[in-house]
Amino acid sequence: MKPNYQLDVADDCSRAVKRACHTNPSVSCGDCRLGELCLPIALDAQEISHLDEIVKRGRNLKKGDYLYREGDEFNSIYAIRAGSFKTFKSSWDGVEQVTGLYLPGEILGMDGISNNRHGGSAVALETGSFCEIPFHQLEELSARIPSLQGRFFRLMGQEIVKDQQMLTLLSSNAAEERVAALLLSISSRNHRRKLSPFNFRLPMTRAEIGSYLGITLETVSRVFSRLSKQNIVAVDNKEIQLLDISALKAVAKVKMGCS
Amino acid sequence: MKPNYQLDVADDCSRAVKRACHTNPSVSCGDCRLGELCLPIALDAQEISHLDEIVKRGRNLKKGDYLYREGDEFNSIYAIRAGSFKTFKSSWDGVEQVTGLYLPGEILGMDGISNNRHGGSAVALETGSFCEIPFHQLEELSARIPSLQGRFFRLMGQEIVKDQQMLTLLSSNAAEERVAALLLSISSRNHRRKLSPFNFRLPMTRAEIGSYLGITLETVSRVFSRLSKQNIVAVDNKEIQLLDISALKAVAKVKMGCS
DNA sequence: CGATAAGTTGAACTGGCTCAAGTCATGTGG
DNA sequence: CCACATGACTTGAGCCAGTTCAACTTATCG
Repeated sequence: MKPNYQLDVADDCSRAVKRACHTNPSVSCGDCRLGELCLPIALDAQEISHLDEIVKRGRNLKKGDYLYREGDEFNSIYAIRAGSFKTFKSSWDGVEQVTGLYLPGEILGMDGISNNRHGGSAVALETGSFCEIPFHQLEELSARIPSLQGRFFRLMGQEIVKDQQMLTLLSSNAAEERVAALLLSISSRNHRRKLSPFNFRLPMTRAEIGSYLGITLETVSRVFSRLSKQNIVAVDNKEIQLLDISALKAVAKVKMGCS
Repeated sequence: MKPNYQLDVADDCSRAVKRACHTNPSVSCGDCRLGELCLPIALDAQEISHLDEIVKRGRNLKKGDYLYREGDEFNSIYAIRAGSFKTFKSSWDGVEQVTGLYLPGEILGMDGISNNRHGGSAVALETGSFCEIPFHQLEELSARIPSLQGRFFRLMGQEIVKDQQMLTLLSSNAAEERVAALLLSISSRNHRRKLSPFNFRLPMTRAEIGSYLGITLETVSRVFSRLSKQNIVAVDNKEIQLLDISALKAVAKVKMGCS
């Protein structure tokens, strides 16, 4: 019924030959398998060891735990080690609006940089762990290590293009496009992590997906049903199988790129 | 009929006592009235003079001219001096999707940082001018001037929160909310520039506004008509008057903040 | 095992879209 | 400088994708 969720992380680790398992809380940036997705890209060994010194490694969280809350003072950004997280804002009437989905290797919390206050909340969607990177120390280090500065500029730039892709996705209506684009996005992000791009578990509920994509949970459900009926995907609750990627890309009109 | 458009810039300049008019092409960052909105905030006199050295000042553009095109190599970011600009992407089928509206003092082009390639195009919506800031030189300078690095991190962070606000706006449907939020956003940005927050000229056509807000141009027009009928705004083509800000905020459900 | 949350499916409703016809503004060439 | 052409805007009417409300089934977890 849910064959590869438990495997997800374990599988990941068993294949790690040179690099240590990123779920081992004591692994340093230089050894972490996620290093190639995360901050350290483009740093040399010595630079990484400087980075290592400021990173607070391997705190664990369970489903529903907050990384930070809307309005909290901004101190750190967070690199996801394992599990998945959503970011959201609570609007005036208390309705929660999902603004992002983050997977291992991705970086969270940059919404606090401009005002020293987080613009939204971040919570774990399942058991997971993360590294905390104190921003002020990162700033100081960046001033001394140009390649780190450059890397972080590029990381923030990535967040900007990601948000803008999402913007165009939400503007050009069509529920099916949005759902298809989300599936393709998760698929390619899994691929980057050396996991199957064809089978994965959705970390969000239908309601969360709907909130993220600007449609109702019922519509999400109906779209899944329709895509199943066309044999484009197989849906077993949160377990997803992509059966016909190119058909799915056609539905998505290839938005939300493959990055 | 259009009393304050021509005044817009002139008025701006006539009030400038200590700071020189930003429409004067030779004005340096230290003297520019827009400095307090633009990059130089938080820099001291000497730091500003370093910045001045790398800024290519005061090029002019007329309506429809491109600042850069989607796919162009990324070299610089651009600070708007006068006029207004839109950013957009052309989707697979050639339909143009507006992703941003930029006014004087604001900074454009950060969508290119992550891939060294612009993710969208930017064109002038009216006659205007800008400063070009070569990014590589800015990076080098940032490594030497911590307050400039910090300033630029914060600027990028601002772009992120702005995009995310837009995201939540587009998810929570309701055409009236979107239009109201846009009007309030322009209003507060004008206020920051010491222009009237109550009277302004919309720089975009109905079609562009619609594309930006994810609704059709007809719907934009109808919303304007409805808001006029309720005496919340007065609309004379592109000339807008906000008659009842608090009513407008109620319609917008106060999204897209006042920043 | 039972309670509560998550997901599916149906039916009626509706906000915004599409298509269409018209007015108004802008600017270009005679 | 006017006339006309083109693009921008408005308004109406019908339609449809997605919403809402509701009833039901299926998972999850103490």
